[in-house]
Amino acid sequence: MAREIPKGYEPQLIEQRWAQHWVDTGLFRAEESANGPVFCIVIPPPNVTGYIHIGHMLEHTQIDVLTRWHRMRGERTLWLPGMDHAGISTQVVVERELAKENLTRQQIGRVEFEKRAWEWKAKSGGAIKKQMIRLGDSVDWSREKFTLDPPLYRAVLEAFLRLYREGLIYRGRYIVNWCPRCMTALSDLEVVHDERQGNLWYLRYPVVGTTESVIVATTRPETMLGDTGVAVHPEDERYKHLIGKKVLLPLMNRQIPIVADEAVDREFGTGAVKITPAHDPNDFELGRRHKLPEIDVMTEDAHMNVNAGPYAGMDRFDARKRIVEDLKAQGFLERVENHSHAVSICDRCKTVIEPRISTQWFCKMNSMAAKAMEAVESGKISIAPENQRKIFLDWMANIRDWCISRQLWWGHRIPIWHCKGCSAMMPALNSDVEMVDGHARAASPPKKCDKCGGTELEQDHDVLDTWFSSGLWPFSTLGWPDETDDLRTFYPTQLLISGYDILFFWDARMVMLGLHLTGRAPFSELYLHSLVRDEHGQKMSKMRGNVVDPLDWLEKFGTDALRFTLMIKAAPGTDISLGEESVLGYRAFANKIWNAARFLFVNLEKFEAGGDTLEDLASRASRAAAPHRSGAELSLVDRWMFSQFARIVPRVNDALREFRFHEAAHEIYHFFWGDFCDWYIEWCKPRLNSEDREAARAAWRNILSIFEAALRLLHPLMPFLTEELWNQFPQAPGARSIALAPFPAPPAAWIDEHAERDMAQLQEIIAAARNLRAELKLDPRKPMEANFFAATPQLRALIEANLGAVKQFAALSALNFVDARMNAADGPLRSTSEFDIRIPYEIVADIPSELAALRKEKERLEGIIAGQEKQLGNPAFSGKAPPAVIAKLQESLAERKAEHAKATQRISQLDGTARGTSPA
RNA sequence: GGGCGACUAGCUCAGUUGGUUAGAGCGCUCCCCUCACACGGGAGAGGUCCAAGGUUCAAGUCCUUGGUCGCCCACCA
Repeated sequence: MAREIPKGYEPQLIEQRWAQHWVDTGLFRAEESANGPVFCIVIPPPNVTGYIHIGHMLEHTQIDVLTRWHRMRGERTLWLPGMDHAGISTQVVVERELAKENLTRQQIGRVEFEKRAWEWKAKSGGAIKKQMIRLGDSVDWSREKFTLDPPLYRAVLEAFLRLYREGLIYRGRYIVNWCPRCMTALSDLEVVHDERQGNLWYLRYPVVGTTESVIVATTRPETMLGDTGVAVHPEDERYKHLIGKKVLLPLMNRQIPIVADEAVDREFGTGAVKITPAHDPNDFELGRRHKLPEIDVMTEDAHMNVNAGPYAGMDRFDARKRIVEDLKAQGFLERVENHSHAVSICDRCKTVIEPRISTQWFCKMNSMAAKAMEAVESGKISIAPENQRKIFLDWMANIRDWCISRQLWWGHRIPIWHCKGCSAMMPALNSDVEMVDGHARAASPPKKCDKCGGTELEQDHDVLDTWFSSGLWPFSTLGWPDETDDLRTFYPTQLLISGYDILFFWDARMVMLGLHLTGRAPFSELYLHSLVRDEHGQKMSKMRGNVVDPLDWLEKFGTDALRFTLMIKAAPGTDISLGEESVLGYRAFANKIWNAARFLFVNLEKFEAGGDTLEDLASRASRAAAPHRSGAELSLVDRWMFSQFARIVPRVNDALREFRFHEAAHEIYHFFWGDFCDWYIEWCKPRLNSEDREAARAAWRNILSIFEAALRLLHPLMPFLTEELWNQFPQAPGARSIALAPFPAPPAAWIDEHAERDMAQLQEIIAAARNLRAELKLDPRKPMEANFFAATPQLRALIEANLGAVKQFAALSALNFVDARMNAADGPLRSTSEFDIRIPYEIVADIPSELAALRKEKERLEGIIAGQEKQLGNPAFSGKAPPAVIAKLQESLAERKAEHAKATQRISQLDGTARGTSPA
């Protein structure tokens, strides 16, 4: 057969090809009608406006690793892809595009605007899909979804109508977070706080009918135009006598009452607060308690309105300056202090939020939150890492109603109609959707007003918060509210992986809406992944200029290398620092595997020339039988290799089960590079080319079988490389891809402690010999003899049985056994309680530096010995510590003492040399 | 104002339930271009685990306090 293994590993040549192949052959299509265990995970839908950034890559890689792992373990596996319409983000982007043509959305109107947004979606969404394919995401593209697709639109309407009928969705006039740039209400979560240096202005309000004044402190003097009261604490002696009186509001010359309220903090400012119910959430509550008027002094875009009298038309910040000047001029500004405080800003556009009274739609959260908490507390949903669970529960416990309406044009329009005659509200008759211009919308408006019978009805102009539709994602994507095959098979899903930054936005809402609407938790496990930072742990940002474009790095290092890097750094609970150097390191790992394969296949060709074929050697039958436990075929190193493999696979499984991706990656890395390449391949080389055809054949069978299995073990982490190499093996008829091959499950019987012990012993001896050679600065090309003392006959037999390998690895021409322990005074020697090894080579050693090193070593040993003797001598220790611990310590002490004795001996010998005595 | 996380080798980080001499990758030093791989092989150097107390026979690991940095939540004008 033709095997093409180019000399260098070039990911660019193979990755694109396989990525496309996987998509073209529909490899990851999940079967909805078969039986057996199911694994389903839904993608956190990327915003259509976005592009794939390195954080997505981490998220997708983690999901993909687990997805591929489950799939290989024989589960019916579905990773469901899709995208989010991302209401406000998309609207901002499209508006920005319009601005380039000097247009606003108001100028082109709602219909045209939506058209533009759809165009943008097509372009941007296509790019994201391409990128995901490039990452190797093993998603089922036949099930791709978008939050504005008709079936998902219908799910949104259904959810809204149910909650509306249940009274959980209501409309009301309250103070909300208002972004004057986006011109929409926002939920609490979409507001971020920025600590800023500002001022605290002390304003003097004269008390009517007295000569007294009340001083109030404020960070926002412009709102004083809308003041409708002043509040003090009822117990505050300073103000008790003024409660019920009125003050004259400066500039506006309006009389407003002084009220008493427990919410007032006597310690802050002057203990008296101005109340602006229309522009401050606290004041809003307070104002309603005391039935104070609500005077809105601003427009939607944060300019002063007619209620602001002479300041009407001014921008809010200009007005602030003017008002302060005017107050000062009129003697109402008492003083100004520096004051740092948190300013609310729009998460999306960073504009300062203006609290604003408006009519919005809200969703009651208490009952749903209680169910969500119960699900987490009872373990129906597990959350990892552990500390996120508490954060989740705390948030649920303090939840507030959710403002779900947005004054945007891009999204699911609220399915409520208002009667133009009597302004009664009527919901859509059902959740059906119809297509208009190719896009979905509510299809069943009420025909006439329930109240007045009027027929002039108009649909509510607002759309729903994007997160309302994302909150339905795990079931809306599977067909809900219909009982589809997909919903039956794949819902509830098994797992959700998301960034901890959207725990409240998305994960929490899915849990609540899922429990309420479907009666089941939408997923049973939730894993919150970390954030990716730059190589110095700094947050990536455009301003810092340290943003990594994953596609860039994909081209440079290969997808597999970047995936592996992300995984080996992905310890749960801590953010990841990512630099080019580390990616380079794991590209080297990919290259290493590539070259191991190259070695095998190139040499195999020579072997095949002798009549054997790869098909014979690696046929499924012989692989299933591997390792060949029929004595002769299994040498020590084979038993050791298979034993290592049998140990590592369960460790990888455990690690993946618990989201310890870094551990899984580490295990595989060290197995492949250390055990397999450095030891096993090297050890096998002579046998693979052995004259003994049968021995060679056995060696080939074993090495090919372990290599092929190791490729399958690595596949979830490095899908492209492993697919490429795996396909060089002859496959069973119908085998389509390594992605569908079984994940390795070596029997526990492969574990061979005896072989492990023997191998460790040999490795230690080889290391000792190499260490000696290096220290004596011997020419590595020149074979040397060594003298060897074995403390036990077993050890001697072990070495004799593996003499060839020991000589090969230690670059020795001969190993001469001696019958007595050797003397350290005769020169450098390596020894343990089990053996001594020496290279009898007379050299002019660097005596002073050897002496220095020895003395340092001696000192170190003395410290350890003293410590251990002390501990062993402590009756409390020998009385309470487990015997195994004591035995270990005693053993260690004995060895340490032996080392110390030898060091001492060598020192005195070298000392003699240094003083002029001939060493030989 | 609450809460969380981090502090371990020059850098970036691992370190499961407390138990021999604390690990990895990169970097560094020395040697080797040995016919799979110099994206390689071999041998090394390098750490009072932020500080101070405490619990324990035994602490990087558990407790307390403090320090530095970062993050989240919060309606103190």
